[in-house]
Amino acid sequence: MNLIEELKWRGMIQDIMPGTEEQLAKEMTSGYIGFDPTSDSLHIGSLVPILLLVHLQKAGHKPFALVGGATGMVGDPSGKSEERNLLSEEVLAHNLAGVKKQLEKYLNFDPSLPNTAEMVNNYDWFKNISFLDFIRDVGKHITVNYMSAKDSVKKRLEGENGMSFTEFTYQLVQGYDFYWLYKNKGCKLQMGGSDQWGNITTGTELIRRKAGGEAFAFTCPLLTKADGGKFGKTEKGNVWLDPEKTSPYLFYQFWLNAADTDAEKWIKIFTFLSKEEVDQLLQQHAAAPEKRQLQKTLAQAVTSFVHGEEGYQKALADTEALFANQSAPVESLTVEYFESLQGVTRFEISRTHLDNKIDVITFLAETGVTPSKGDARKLIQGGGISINRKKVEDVKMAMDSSTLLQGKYILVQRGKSNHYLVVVA
RNA sequence: GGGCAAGUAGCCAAGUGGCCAACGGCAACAGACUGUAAAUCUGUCCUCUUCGGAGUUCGGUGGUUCGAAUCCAUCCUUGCCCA
Repeated sequence: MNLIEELKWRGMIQDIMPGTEEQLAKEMTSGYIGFDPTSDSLHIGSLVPILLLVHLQKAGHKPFALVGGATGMVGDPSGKSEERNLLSEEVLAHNLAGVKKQLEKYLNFDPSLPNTAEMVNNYDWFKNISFLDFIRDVGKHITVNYMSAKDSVKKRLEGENGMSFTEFTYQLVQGYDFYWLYKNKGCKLQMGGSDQWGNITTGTELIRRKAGGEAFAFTCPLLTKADGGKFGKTEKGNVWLDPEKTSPYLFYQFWLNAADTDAEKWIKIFTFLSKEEVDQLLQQHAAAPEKRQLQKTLAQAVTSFVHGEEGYQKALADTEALFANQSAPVESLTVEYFESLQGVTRFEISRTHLDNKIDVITFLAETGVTPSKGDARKLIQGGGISINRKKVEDVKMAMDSSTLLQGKYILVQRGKSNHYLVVVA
């Protein structure tokens, strides 16, 4: 299977420019993907483009990871119905550093490789271009008619919010990236999410008109969830790649909780399992879906890819500790058990507080498990709170030191799968 | 600069003087069912609450009125059209 066949099978190709497959078969090809520094960490939505680069490199081609120091200053209108706020330069610099650091983890930057990965920042070539240079050298090659025909622009022109000149220009800026990389790095391929198709084709167009060259591209479909929700969001917000922002445990849980239909797609996209292995897994899953072997394999693969084997082992240990022995008497839990719960959110409470007796509602609000007393009450009334694995039935339930396990811990559950550990400070 | 239209809770979107903390939908959270799924049904969903209530909202500011998201003035923002 060649790279394109492979990616097609994995469901990772949405649009592809004619001739791309031939180009990849012909020679070692350099390809790039841009990453926006909209935050100081990438989230799992960016994992797909990262994986495209990894696949590219595995297939013997040379990946470029571009961080958008320049494009980040403009703001990509693709998929946005409203004008975006500009990021300040400090925030941008901070985000850039964070994103760069993460990208470095996933590609092979070993300089001895002929197809070693390279990181570039488009600010490096934009910082010295003046506005007049740009509109004379670049803008002249592309008509406004062409630019306006792009979906990202058309939608905004038809929509209610209009579009600033700045965002309108975005595709030219990104298009110039491709041109620059083509000229200076011999880069002939751009990849990205399907929302990038318009920006990408402006790039290939620019290469054709300005350099008389031919460049190629393909995009991957944007991920959605079976229930229509946004991919990569949980009640706690984005699922980040940064373990400080999303603990490996929660990261693992995200994948483990994937709906069947999602998991069937994601296993191909987010793991490197072969077609045979995937087929076998899908069969197993169809035969015994309650074992959730599919989700477990998915979660295992992605977690160890992102957080390493160690991160995965910790996440798995926590998961087993929290979910496997639900019926075990809480008194049997050891100090080691509590201390080993790495990924679980911890809260503190002072001992004097407990000694004076405290009702559950105050307890939940003060520790921070719930944002307010009203919320605590509502959750309890709805049957959503368990303490030390026992559902709280009475809103007025009192708590004191005798509630503590091992003289120090209180295990709190909100709902079925949100665990918190309250520790006496 | 002129004319027209619009700005309501995370999003979409009703409401056009009191019955409005504001219909409905989406998203979200919790419960039941289950496989820590999906689908479905139920509850919650501005903030705080001693669950009786209390407080702050409908672009901003002033005003009319016993009473305004709803009327008036003015300003801001956005779109469309004209110059």
